[in-house]
This record gives sequence, structure tokens and C-alpha cells, in this order.
Amino acid sequence: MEYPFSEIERKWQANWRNSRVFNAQDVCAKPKYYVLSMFPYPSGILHIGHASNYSIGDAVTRLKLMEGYNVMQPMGYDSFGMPAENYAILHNSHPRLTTEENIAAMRIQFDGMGFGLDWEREVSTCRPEYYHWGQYIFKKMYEQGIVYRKKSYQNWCDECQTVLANEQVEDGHCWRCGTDVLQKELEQWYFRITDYAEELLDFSGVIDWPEKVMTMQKNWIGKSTGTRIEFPMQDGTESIAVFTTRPDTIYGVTFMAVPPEHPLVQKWLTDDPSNTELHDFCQRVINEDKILRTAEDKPKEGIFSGHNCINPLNGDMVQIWVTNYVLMDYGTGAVMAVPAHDQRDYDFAQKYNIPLKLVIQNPEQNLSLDTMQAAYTEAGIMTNSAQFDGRDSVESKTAISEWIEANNWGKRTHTYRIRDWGISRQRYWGNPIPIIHCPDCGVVLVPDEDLPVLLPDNVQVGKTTSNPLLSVPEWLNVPCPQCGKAARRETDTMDTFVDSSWYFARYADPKNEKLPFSPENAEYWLPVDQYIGGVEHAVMHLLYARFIHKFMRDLGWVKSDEPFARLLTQGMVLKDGAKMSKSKGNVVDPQYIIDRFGADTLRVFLLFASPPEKDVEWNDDAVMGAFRFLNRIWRLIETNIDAIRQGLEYTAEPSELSPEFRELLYSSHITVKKWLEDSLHRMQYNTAIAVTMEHLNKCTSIKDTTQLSNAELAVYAEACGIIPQLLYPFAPHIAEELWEMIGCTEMLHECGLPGYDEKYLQKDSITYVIQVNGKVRGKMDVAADATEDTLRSTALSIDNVIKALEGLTVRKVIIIPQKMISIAASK
RNA sequence: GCGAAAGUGGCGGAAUUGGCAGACGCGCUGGACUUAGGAUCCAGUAGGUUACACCUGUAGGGGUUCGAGUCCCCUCUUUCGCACCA
Repeated sequence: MEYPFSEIERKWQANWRNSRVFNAQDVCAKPKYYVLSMFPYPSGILHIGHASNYSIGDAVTRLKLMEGYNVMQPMGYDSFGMPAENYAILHNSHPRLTTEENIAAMRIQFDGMGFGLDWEREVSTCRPEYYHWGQYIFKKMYEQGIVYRKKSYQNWCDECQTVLANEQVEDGHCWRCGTDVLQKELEQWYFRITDYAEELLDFSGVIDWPEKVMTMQKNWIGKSTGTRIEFPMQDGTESIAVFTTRPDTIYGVTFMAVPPEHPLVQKWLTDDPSNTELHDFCQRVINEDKILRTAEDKPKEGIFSGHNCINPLNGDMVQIWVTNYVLMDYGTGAVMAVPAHDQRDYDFAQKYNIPLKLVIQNPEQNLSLDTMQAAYTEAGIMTNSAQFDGRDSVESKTAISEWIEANNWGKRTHTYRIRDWGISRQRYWGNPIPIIHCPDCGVVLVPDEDLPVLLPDNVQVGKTTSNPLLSVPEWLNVPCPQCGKAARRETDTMDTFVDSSWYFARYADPKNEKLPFSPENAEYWLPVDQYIGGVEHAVMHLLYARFIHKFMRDLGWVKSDEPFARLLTQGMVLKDGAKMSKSKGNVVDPQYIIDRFGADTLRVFLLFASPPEKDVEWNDDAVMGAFRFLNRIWRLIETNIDAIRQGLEYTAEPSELSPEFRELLYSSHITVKKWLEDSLHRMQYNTAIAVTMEHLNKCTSIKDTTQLSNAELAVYAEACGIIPQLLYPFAPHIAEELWEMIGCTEMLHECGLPGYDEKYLQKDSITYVIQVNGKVRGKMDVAADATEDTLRSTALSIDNVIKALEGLTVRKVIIIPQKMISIAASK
């Protein structure tokens, strides 16, 4: 017999909706708790990964409700972007229609899982009432100087027909479709995330984030500390700046390496068009694919520029080489090459017969230029370095930098690997950038009263060679808001990561028609107390959102420094050890599981299989196990309902109970204690469910409840009665139904957390384990208040212990209170 | 190459501060019952063994300790991140 899960699930989903259980109040005497799972792209189908992620968030939500918080768990859709555009093309429809259809379909599936979501706060990034405020934020950023436009080489995905930000290129491939990324020169819009680089390195504003994510962000930002030094040109015209983290090697500079894009190189080419050799080399390198060019195994190439500069510290003349191994957009775009102490410079110098100069001596093993096979990159003793000779190279970094600063040759500084965020996308289905280009006034912001710039519907979607919005003249051509002359709209749309960088704040005030959100609501709800999502967003979404949040804080819109106080990066659901995907044919449809076993079974399976941050291996048999577990609970309570109802009228004291019922009473209280620890404090839902199963086994071991005494009934009723509470965060439908069956009239979230009483956890006798030299040799039950002397003598009188001690002398007896006695003995 | 995390039965996983390794579930073995079920109940399930006892065992090797899955050192494997960043 299966319990009627289908009926129960429908019933409670309707009850929660009608009672507005999950509609959070903006004004409330209770403390707030904001639970947020990363919103999905509306594919139309809730897949098992969604079911898994949102089951975690829902467990947090229901636990916090039980704990007495005013909980908000909103949901929305990240509905702009390439997938929607492609999906519409595939179905010969329009993304607006397909997206709204998909959203409606997903909503039904979310409800079918029984998630406690506040649907009155739903946002969808492709709707004008949302993207209006993205445009507004763009304008504010523009006014604050955080937005600028620049022409340069961009990461271009030919498949997606758009540029990509640096964060969105993985190993030279598009993060979305895997196509090789090309370089294309384009003019596009940037957000100055680098202005916040230093602050983004600081995570002191978060309460609990995985170390891994913080490390990934820190590495991405890539701060390095060093010295910027000006090398004057030999002809005295200007100078060339380098950034180095190794000022201690500056006396070892034997050449200067610059990329062909370097402004000085470009100037030389213009000044001397006859230098075809240099010209050809530069052209060839510039046109080469950036990813290939920067690959580590790429052979180093270069050409002498014909120009020299001067090492300001020792007056040495230094040849400037144009090379393929220096990056224009890192540091100053020029490198002081020290081939004796840098492997890259060494490789280059070997190839072009450039001399080496040894300036750091290995204290362990004397180095000689004649025998060196590789650069010596370690620390050591300085040599050939004027007044710094004989000093430790690490310590001398400061001294040399100070010397450089004192002589005005340069100064200490930092450099970051992170670049500004390129947010232009040459696609249709995104938020229009609220800019008008006027031939006279230049770049003009669309006035607030004209926002939002609506995305036109009548666009030719499909693969176009140019930006799709160019094909809509009635949208494109507008009068300039300043001078009224004919002007054109910006046709780039924003990266969808812009839309998702502030949605968590919009949930605080989702219907605001005057502002993105009111500062009062934002102050109440932010930061998000528990954020849940995939680790794949560690350096994309999570970094962008922190950046935009800090910008909004600087505007005074939000008060907190960080948007997400706690972050949980949940694992994936795997099948046969691999991520589920259509191409592998290993997809499990959650709807099938819901239809056959119910949403509660699916949720229990997903949460029980492993801790939330780890991957879950799909297992059909284990799903059955979860189903059997819920059926056993159902049967327990249904068949003993009279005893339970009756028992709730009575109370019991341990002294009047048989050992069996004393054990059951203990189980009720220890289970609640462990469950609270596991679920509320550790977020280890797998073990919280395990202790519930263990307790269930205790309850079902009592077979006949018709002959129980009043005291026994009381214990039994309590034992069975806590089970719905323990189940509620994970299997809420069956929990509510059983709770009602027992006779409780309030819904479970109103009843508080289950409680336990320490007095029932006190045992009058304790089982001690006795070890001899680290091996278990016996056990004994001793009164809880036994003295150390009693413990020692009792332990030493056990037959097995005596046997183990034969021929040995006891050296030491260690007593671990409540647990064990360890005897150290030797001959 | 650099950095991080991890490695526990046939499987997923427990063991929160060093204190009975393998909780709980799956699978498997045997039994009971039967309205023969994707059922339920009972017993067993790390390996070895002369089986109420003992020996071995948490990737491998060494160490600290009365006591190590847990702490320290070395090695191996896997996963993830970064990878000419000066």
C-alpha cells in the first residue's frame, strides 16, 4: 500500500497558497531572513538540477520559518540572452512569446515540487518593468563615471555573434557554446569594475563563503605588488615605463621587451614607414589569435626595434625588442627583461643571443653564466648590483624601491589582472543600452522620462551578420534629446550578467514604479542571508553582483557592503558519474518521479544522498528507499493514530517507565537535539534525515500499542508526534498531512522548532569502553556518578582486561569522562 | 608547471573539538508472512579466522600520542581552479 502522496501534495500546495504562508511581509515584528537561490534561465522544463538546488533553499526557508523568522524566498527568471533567442529561432517564434510560455510552464513545475516561494515578488529580466531599472542603473553608472566606451580588440564568438567579457572566455572557448573565441576590433561599452578591484579583494563583509570561491575571485582580480620604473629613451625624447615585481633584479636588465601594440612601437612605425621588417612582424603578431599567442608553449619571437633606452640605475644602454610574449593590457605593457633570473626572458635571450647578466647569486650552489641551463628565479644574494651587492635579494626589494623613488625614477605600485567589464552585446534579446548617438552632441543619455527604451518586437531574429537592432529603422532613428536633430540609438544590448547583478535587490521591492527599489525595503531585506547556487558563477555572476552592489552602496541605495552574507555552492546531480545531458542520454525527468512517487520522495532522495555542497549520484534504488521511508512513517502514524491521539493527553516520568520506553523517550529528545544541530546549524540535511530514520526505527520497534499504560502512551505519542516536525523542511506535504492527522490545527511553520529537554538526555548509567594500549578489551555499565576510583577498579577487574594485562605493569590509567578508560601498560 | 580540495565496505555516505571506524540508506544473504507486492516483518552484512574470543583494516609509507580516518612529514591518485600576468 502506497500513501496517497498525489492527493496530499495537491492539497497542501493549495493550502499554502491560500494561506499566503510564503508571502513575506515588508513590515514585520519578527527578524527577517532572506533566502535566495540563483534564478534560472526559463527553459520551460524544470530539470533535476533545479529540483536539487531549490530543495536546499526550501529546506532553509522552512527551517527559518519554524525558527520564527520573517522569511522571504523569492523566485524569478533570468530571461534575456542567447538561449532565448536561439530557442525562438528553433521554434519559429518570438523570444517574448516563447519566454512567457516557458515561464508559465516552469511556474507549474515549481509549485509541483512544493517550494515555498513568494510569487508576488516574481521578476523576469526581459520584462520592461524590470529592465527599465537596469537602464536606470546604467545611467547612474554613466553619470558617476563608471561607464565608458573604448575601441579595442575583443573576445568574439562567431557562433553567438557577439563579444564576450574576459570572465566569459574559458580556456579560449565561449563559456556558453564552446566555440573558439576570436579577436575582433570593436568599440564597446565598459563598466569600471577595476575601480573596485581593491575592495572586491576584501571579503570581511561576508559571514560565510566557501574559501574556494573567495580564492577564485582573488586570483581573478590578481593583485600584484611591485615597482613602476621609467626607463628614459636614449635619444632623450621620452621614456618607457615598466612594472616589475622583482626590482631586486634591475641591475640584470639586458633588454626591454614590448608588444607590437605598444604606443611607442606604433609611433615608430608611423615615423618610419620604410622599416618593413618591423612593420611586417608587428602586423603578423597583432593579427594572430590572442589565445594562441598567449599560450604557454608558444615559441617566443621578436625583433630589435632599432631603439634603445637607458637603465636609470646604472646608465646601461638597453635594446628595445618588439616581442610576441608581452601583453599590452597588463601592467604598463612593457617588461624589463632580466634573462638570468626570468625563464621567459631567458628563453628569448637564448634564441636571439642577447647577453645575460647575473645579479642574484644562489647561496646554496654557486651559479655561473657559462654553466646555467635555465634562469635562476629564486631569492639569493645580490651581486653586480652596485651598493646593494652582498645583500639578501628579498630584503633588498624595499631598499631598491626606495632608492628608485628617492631618485624619481619610479614608484612602488600595484597592478591587477582583472580588466574592466565589457558589457556590450551585439544581440537582440537583451536590455537596450539607454544611449543615443547624435552627430552634433555625441553620446547622449536617454532622459529618465523616456525610460525604458523598449526592445522592439518586429526584429528579424536569426543569424545576422550585424547587430539585429540595426534592422528596425523606426526604433533606431530618433531625434536627439538635446538638440532634436536626427540621431540613432545605441544598438548594443547589455550583457545579461548586468541584469542578474542587482535582481536580489529588486525582490525587496519588486513592484516599485519610481525606482529600482526603495532604500527602506532594501535596508530591511539586504543582504541576502543565505544565497545558494552553482560554483560555475564564482568569477562571473558573483563578482559582478558584488561590484554592482558596492556601486549601489556608494549611491546610498543599499547599506550593506556585500550582497550575499552566506553562500552555499551546491553540488550537481550526476548519473553514471557524469553530468546529466541530453547528448549523453542520461537525463532523469523529475516530473516522472513526482508522478510516480511524489515530490516529497524526490526531495528526500536529493537531500539524503549527500551533503548539499557535494554532488549527488542519481540512483533509482535509493529513490525507492526514500519512498519506502515516507511510507513507513505514514503507516506508523496511520495505524497507531488512536494511541497517539490518546497519548498526547498524558505525561510520563522516566521513573515509571520500562527500559524500552525509557529508551524511546531518550530517542525522542536526542533525535531532536541532533536534528537541530545538523539541519539548522550545520546544513547537513543528509544526517538530519538519517537521525530521523533512526528514530523512526525506534518507534516502529513497538509493535502493539493497544495494551500500553498511560505513561507509555504519552512517550509513544511524543515519539511519533515529533516526526512531522522533523520531516517538514525536507518533505513538507506529508509532514503537514500527518500533523493534521494527529490533531494539530496550526500549520507546521507556525508551531516553532521541535524542542528537547536536557533532563531526558541524562542517563543513570553510562557504558564505558576500556582500552589496553589502544585496543578495546571490554565494556562496562557504570552509574553516571561513579567516582574515578570506582571506574578504575571496576575496569581493572574485568576478565578480558585482566587477561590483556597478563605479564604487564599498568603505567597509567586515563579516564575520559562519560566515554572511556584507557590503560597504558608495559613489561 | 603552480594552487586548492579530496581519497573510508559492493555503492551513496556517517564519525562536529584526536576517544568503540563504517551511523543512516541502497544493494546483497537467509528466514517469516502472504490478498504474490516496485509489499511488509525478522536476522545478518568491512576482511580474515580455530567465530561469545582474536588478528587486520579509513590511498601508500613514516612520525607524534595512552589512543589517529582526524594532527605532522613524504609519496601516489582523483577532481577543481589558474596557467608567458613581468
